Amino acid sequence: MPNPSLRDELQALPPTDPAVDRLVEQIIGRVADKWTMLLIEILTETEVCRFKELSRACPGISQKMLTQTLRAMERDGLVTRKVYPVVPPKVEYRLTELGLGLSKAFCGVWLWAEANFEAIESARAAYARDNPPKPG
Amino acid sequence: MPNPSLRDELQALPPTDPAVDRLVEQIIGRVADKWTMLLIEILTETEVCRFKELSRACPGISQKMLTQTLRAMERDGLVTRKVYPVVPPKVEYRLTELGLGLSKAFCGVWLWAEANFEAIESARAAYARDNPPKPG
DNA sequence: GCTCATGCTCTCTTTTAGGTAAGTATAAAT
DNA sequence: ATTTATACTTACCTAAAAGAGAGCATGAGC
Repeated sequence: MPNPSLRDELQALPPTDPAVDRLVEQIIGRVADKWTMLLIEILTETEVCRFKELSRACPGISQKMLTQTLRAMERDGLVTRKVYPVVPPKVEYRLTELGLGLSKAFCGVWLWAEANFEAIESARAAYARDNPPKPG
Repeated sequence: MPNPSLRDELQALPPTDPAVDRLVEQIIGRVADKWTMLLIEILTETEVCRFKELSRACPGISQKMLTQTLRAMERDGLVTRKVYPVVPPKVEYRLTELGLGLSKAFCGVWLWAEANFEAIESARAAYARDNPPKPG
């Protein structure tokens, strides 16, 4: 067993009751989504952003998805939304402490992905080799 | 600024080239999904699991989703799939080193969720209070 | 010879996600 | 008077995801 510490660590956690478990799973389901992750990364790097900046920094996202994701993040207390009553509109987004905490927690996943994308690519190649796409 | 270290840390990372960035984003998009996360957690705790056990441990997942998610994980090199040629069928799943690495990386997010679910709940309550559901 | 068990696969249907495009408000610039 | 800019909101539509349920293979047990 090459890495026993993690398993031990997880099993040493307080015996979470099922209700909390379900809630935590739900939160992870909510938060572990592509755009949320990207926005958190952008906001971590840039600290404060207007809507258009986020849209530019997040290539491929539609206005609708951006609004939607930001709203969900605001609802969950991950970002604050500051509206200036000017014309044209100006709105600033920034991470809350909670959001920054998630960012920090997620940092490990980014680092993992950066460190291991080659391994994943070669695993995919191997899988494709061993499992021919369309067996006659 | 209460937590400058993370921003500094991120900005100190090697200037990743855009192609790698896109790949990493894609991997995160692929891997940051509810069922994958759950299965990784279960497999981290149980080490080796049959299909039915996973299905039982993962309440709410349909057979189809389970198969599908496991296949994707296998393709990405996160789990191994060992088939015993017996009747009725027996298949064992376990995490690879790569999968265990992701598990470890994701552990931070689980801990964050467990530590902060109350904050999220109250943020939601506050949001609901300040933004009435259906204004006349 | 019937049933059960497991780990799928296939089909069908419903649900959801997400894209596009248009509309809104209004002050400042042309 | 018209255009521009920003940050949305709404309506509509399509494609993808996910759920339900049946089918399959086959040896063991009754």
